[in-house]
Amino acid sequence: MNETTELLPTEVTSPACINLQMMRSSHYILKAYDEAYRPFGIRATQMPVLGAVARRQPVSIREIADELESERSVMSRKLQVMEKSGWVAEDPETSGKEKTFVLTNKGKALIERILPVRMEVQNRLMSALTEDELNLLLTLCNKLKAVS
Amino acid sequence: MNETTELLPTEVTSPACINLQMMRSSHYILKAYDEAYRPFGIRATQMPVLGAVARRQPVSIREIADELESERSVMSRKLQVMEKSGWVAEDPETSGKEKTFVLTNKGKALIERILPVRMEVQNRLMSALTEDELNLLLTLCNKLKAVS
DNA sequence: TTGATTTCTGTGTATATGCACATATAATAC
DNA sequence: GTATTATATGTGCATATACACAGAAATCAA
Repeated sequence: MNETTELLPTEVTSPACINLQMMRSSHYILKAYDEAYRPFGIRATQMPVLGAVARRQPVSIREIADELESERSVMSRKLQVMEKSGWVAEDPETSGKEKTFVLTNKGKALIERILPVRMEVQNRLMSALTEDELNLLLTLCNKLKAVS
Repeated sequence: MNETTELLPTEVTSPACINLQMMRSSHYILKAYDEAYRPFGIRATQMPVLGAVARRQPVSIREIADELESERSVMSRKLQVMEKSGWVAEDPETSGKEKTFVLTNKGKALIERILPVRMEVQNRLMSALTEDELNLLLTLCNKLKAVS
């Protein structure tokens, strides 16, 4: 152990850091969904967007970004990609400064086909936790968000 | 509420989904560190790498990737960026198929300057949780990782 | 109505992430 | 010792993420 190592508190340098652990868990969760979704050609990060469009169509980029708490320009480009994939489309009715999107038939079909797969992964993950643990985890996540 | 909406279970479409919540919390935590680190020119995702190099130098790309549980080629490119920033350097002693990195004086100086800032953020985040909650959160993260 | 401000979006740039493929080196089998 | 296999890295490509800047459209104030 050298001088610099001694300068570094355990939390910075070791896998024990709670922040690293949270990010790592999220990372693996995302990976689990990504693997399950691969045959469908959609990424795990795109599914919430597809759901948001399905529920709120026609919906603007801004609205989706706000609902999913993501950055606007990121959402703008994600929707471009998803439009290329044919799951969403620009609402022809759109006018003015807003650009709104709607779900396509292809997007709707994807949702119907992918839902069982999604539930499988969801159930597998949730089976690791009791009902109480689930609620607690949610609470702790929110507490951390509140001070971030 | 249209047909497609009815097809979508709450967990897919609403912010109540535990997976989404975890990723969101991680996202905000990362953002908190990123903002605090901005004056130093380093990103939050680079700090664990800097720490790993500091603790294990000289260390190969593979070793760092394994320790931080990240993808090898990603780590390869991160180290290229961090080398350009001058915080790490290729170990001149390296030979053979491995490429190893060491901490530079600039990297060491950065660690010393940034540690207090890191602790501030860390303390702020941790102040949201009790000791028990902290341990529990860690446990739950590991349980989720185990089934991912 | 006109000018200032706010709102919505696009784009440039840099980094991050993941996967597939290619290459080089080391280790192992025979 | 040579052929095979395993290991370490690089690179191409697509997407994701974040921030800064720019332009267009709507809103508001005077």
